[in-house]
Amino acid sequence: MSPRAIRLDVLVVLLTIQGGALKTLLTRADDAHWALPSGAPAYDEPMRRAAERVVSDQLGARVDYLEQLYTFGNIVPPEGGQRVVEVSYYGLVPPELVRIPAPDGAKRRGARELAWFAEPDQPELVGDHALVTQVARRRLRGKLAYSAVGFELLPDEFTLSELRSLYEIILGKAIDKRNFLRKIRDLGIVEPTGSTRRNPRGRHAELYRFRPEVFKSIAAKGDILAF
Amino acid sequence: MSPRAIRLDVLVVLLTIQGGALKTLLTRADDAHWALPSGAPAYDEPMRRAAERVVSDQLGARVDYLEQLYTFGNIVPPEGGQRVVEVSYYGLVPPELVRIPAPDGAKRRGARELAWFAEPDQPELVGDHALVTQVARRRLRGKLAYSAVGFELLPDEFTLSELRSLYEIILGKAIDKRNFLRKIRDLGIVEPTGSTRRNPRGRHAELYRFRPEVFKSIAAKGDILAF
DNA sequence: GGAATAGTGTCTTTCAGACAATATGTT
DNA sequence: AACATATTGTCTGAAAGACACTATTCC
Repeated sequence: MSPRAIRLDVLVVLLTIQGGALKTLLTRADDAHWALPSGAPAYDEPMRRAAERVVSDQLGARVDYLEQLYTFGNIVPPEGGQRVVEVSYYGLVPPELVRIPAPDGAKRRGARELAWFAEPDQPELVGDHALVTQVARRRLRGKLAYSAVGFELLPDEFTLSELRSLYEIILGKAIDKRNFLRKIRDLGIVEPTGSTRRNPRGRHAELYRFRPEVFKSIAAKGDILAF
Repeated sequence: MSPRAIRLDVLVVLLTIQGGALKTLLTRADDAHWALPSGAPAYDEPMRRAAERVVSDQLGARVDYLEQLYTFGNIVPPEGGQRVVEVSYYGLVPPELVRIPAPDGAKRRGARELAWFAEPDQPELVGDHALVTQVARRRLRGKLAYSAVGFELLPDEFTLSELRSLYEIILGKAIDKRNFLRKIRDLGIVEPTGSTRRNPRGRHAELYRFRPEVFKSIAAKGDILAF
């Protein structure tokens, strides 16, 4: 291969909420390192589709929310190495897809070990992957205030406690219950489904669903979900 | 060249304020089309540096603000074409650098015709470049509320009318003078230089300069420059 | 004096923040 | 009854929005 050849690679940072923490999906690279799921786009395959394929190969499921994050164009050392262009995407998956290993294990190509890691427990990552996960978490935090990304991390039906907990986890601070509910209700972006979630200990919680139309109609007004 | 070869290209969307409009720098591609300034990174050259080089080749000056925008990975038709990975950047230039052609014309490589275009006057662009300029304008509008990008489009010393006009142009709506000034002053992010700008007709205006330190100390608080 | 641009203050409404008690379900 | 979780309302301070007149300079 000529020294000027370029390798194109797609990286995916999958994020989910699990056990009260925001976690990232990693695959084992070697004894000491883990890595973000990645893959090379097939000939003629759009990069976004390659990212979707990486996700479904690993999780055995499709991801609803997937967005391009940043492109890194490092030259592999030593000098004279190949240039690797890494186009990173980040995706959000609701808790029901978090089962690891993937349900249909046979689908996974390159069957390496897979696990979800919270930030403080994260092992050492190869290359610049640690940086990429930082950028993804920052981006999610930033979008929380002016977009509906938060709802992508919840199942279709959720309780308002779950919603608030999600904001607390991602923003890393406590939010007053009453002020949070007032704002969500005043905005009208959720509606009750009528059913409740049984609670093993304590009062049952009303279930709600997100109303994308309402959100869209008011989304232009800046940080409507700022807490 | 093998059909699987990848071509890497860096695109730059340069934006400036001129004549009461937000304008984009374009170069003539052929009789009917214009294009964004672009270039291929040299062997071993980081992509960002390639973007800076594209700017200085065209403008004969360095740009202070340059940020990666989005990466497009289209396959050139017809089928079987080469994949072109276009990494786009957007840059903001203050009005004193807007002179076209560049002061030292000799520096420009590939001496094609250059011009600044406001959105409504924009000619037809090659490939997906029209989309890229849209994304850049949207990004700028989005960042206006929570970052100091606005000041990158002004000279070091500016009047508060110029600052307000800039926000009005980019946001596309009128802003009340008094409310605008109250907010800017209360934030303390500008300081008077002591001198004034002579006005050919009408009262002279006080000149101000931006205070980055003050901005940084309050920047975490969300949309502090929302109007 | 007229025309052009710069600069200034108040009132009202809306939104954010602080704060605690009651209701419903399980064991 | 004890415990756990869900749900609800008020007060206060800060910021946003609406609104009109005076000041300076040039001709």
